[in-house]
This record gives sequence, C-alpha cells and structure tokens, in this order.
Amino acid sequence: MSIKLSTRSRYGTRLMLDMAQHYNDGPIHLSDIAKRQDVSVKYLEQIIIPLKKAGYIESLRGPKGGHILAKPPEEITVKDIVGLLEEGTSLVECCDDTTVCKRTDICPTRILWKEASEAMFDRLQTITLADLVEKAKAMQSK
Amino acid sequence: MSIKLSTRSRYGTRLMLDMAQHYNDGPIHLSDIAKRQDVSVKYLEQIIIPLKKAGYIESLRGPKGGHILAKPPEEITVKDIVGLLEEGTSLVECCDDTTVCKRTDICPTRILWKEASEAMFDRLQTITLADLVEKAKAMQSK
DNA sequence: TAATTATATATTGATTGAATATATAGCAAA
DNA sequence: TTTGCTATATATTCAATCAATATATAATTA
Repeated sequence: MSIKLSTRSRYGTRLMLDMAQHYNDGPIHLSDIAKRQDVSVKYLEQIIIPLKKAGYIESLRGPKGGHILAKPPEEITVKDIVGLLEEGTSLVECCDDTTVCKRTDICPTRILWKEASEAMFDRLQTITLADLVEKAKAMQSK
Repeated sequence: MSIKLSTRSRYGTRLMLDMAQHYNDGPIHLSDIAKRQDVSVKYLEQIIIPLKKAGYIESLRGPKGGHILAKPPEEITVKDIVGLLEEGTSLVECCDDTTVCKRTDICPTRILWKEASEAMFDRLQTITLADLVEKAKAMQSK
C-alpha cells in the first residue's frame, strides 16, 4: 500500500558502493560483499547479472576470480544503477508507453507522474559512487 | 520488478481532479465519477475513505447526497493526495523510521533515498488541483 | 415508507517481491 | 591433468500485496 524502492535496487546500490570502496583491490568475491553488506550471496548473484550486462561490472571465474568495476566510481551515478534495476525511470507505465492507456491524450495527470519521475531521477543522477564513498568515509570518522 | 505508483494514488488523484472540475456543482455521485474516469465504483469507494478522514472531502447520504471537496482546489496539492494514499512520502522505510535497520548509522545510501523521496514529493507539492483543472481545460481546447 | 445514496466488512484472484535450491561452466594453480 | 575455487544459469518456493468485487448495513430525503 505504499510506493517503495525494491530491495533489488537498494541492495544493488550497496553492492556497487561496496565495490567502489574496494576499487583497485583486484577481483572481489560476492561472498565478501554479502558478508559486509549482510545480504545473501544468492540474491546478490541475481542482482549482479543486469549490472554486468550493462557493462558496469566485469567478472573472472576460478581461483583469484571475482568481480571488478568496469568504470571508475566517478563515472557511475545512482540513476544508472536504480534506473537499470528498477527497469526504467518512470513511476507510471503511461509515461513511456503512450499506448497502454486510451486516455493519454486527455489525461492531465500523466504529465504529473512524468514530472515526479524526472524530479526523482534527476536528483539521483547528480550523485556518483565516488560521492557515496566520500560520504561513507565521513560517516565513519565520526 | 519496477517501482510504480499504485492505482490507488493515481485513481485517487483523478477522483480529486474530477471533483475539482465539478466544484460548486453540489454533491457529486461516485457513480458519475466512476463513469467519467472509467474506474469501478467499488474501488473508488475504498479510495475515498482516507480522503474523507483526512478532511479533503465531505459526504452526504440519501437522495441528493454525494461528495464535495471540503477545501477549494487551490488549497489541495498532489503531494497531499499521493502522500496520503501511498501512506507516507518516503520511498524506503528507513527514511522515516530509523529503528528498522541496524545499519542506519553507517549507511550512506539511506540519505540518498531520503533525498530522492524529497525531490519527488517537493515537485508534487508545487502542483494544486486548480493547476490540474487549468491544464485539463488547455488540453481539451486543442 | 420507499427510493436513493453512502458506509462497512469480508473475500477473491492474480501478480510480484524476495529469497533459496540445485545444478553447470570456466579458470588457475598444484 | 586434476582439484578446488569461483562465477553462471535455471527453476522453484513462500509470502505479501495489489486490484478489484461481493454482500451486507446505515442514513437521508421526498
């Protein structure tokens, strides 16, 4: 009964943040991230798939294997991550696809939802993984 | 698999817009709104309850009965409606309630979700029912 | 008192979210 | 070359929630 961000995109963001925090440490195991973030490995395995497909992560199998960020943390925004894992940046279907509703032409609320979606994702676009790493450091030194 | 506004808050907004469009027409039947908005009466009956409790609508039973906006359309924002029907203005539980997650103190993403929620609802707060009525008029005269 | 309208409660069916389980595939070092 | 390590792929489960309907009851006016 209330609009909520899925654990998928929240865990996904924490997954990416964790990797950003260990950027340059070589391939990282999902099991380590799972421990640090207190999330199940199996679930992270699911979440990481689209992140790999989208080119944000590269992986290596076998011993000494693991996952690495494919881009520097400065070049990945939270919008990238959330937009990917939530499958789109619109809070209502009719924002993107004008064919789902026959009222599209008359409906004044459609534009409303579009603006709300944009306000949200515009904000998320201004924040990179590097920003989050900084913020995390600041929080820990307190 | 994607964050979406519920039909509850979308229909609720259309319900309120419809009432704003017939402001000063006396008590309005839900059945008329249902027809105009192409939504089931039964469902609207559910949605209207919290709107009444919150004081946005007053109702009269019996013949000549119906529902009336308790405030002028200028004084009701979309944030009021959506915030009410979605039960809160935060996209993640931990935004409001700091006890739901033990990581609250360390978690840099929490602030993130808070900002995203605010960005969205701040935008919705700038739009009143009167604005939507105007927009609807403009769309129809095209 | 009869017709009309709103209110209250319960129930349904389908969908989705969140997570787990079980296998398979590929790589590196011994 | 084989053993162990790690990632990948697919399927399945369980519970929660969304969206909607059904069936009553209560109040008001003509």
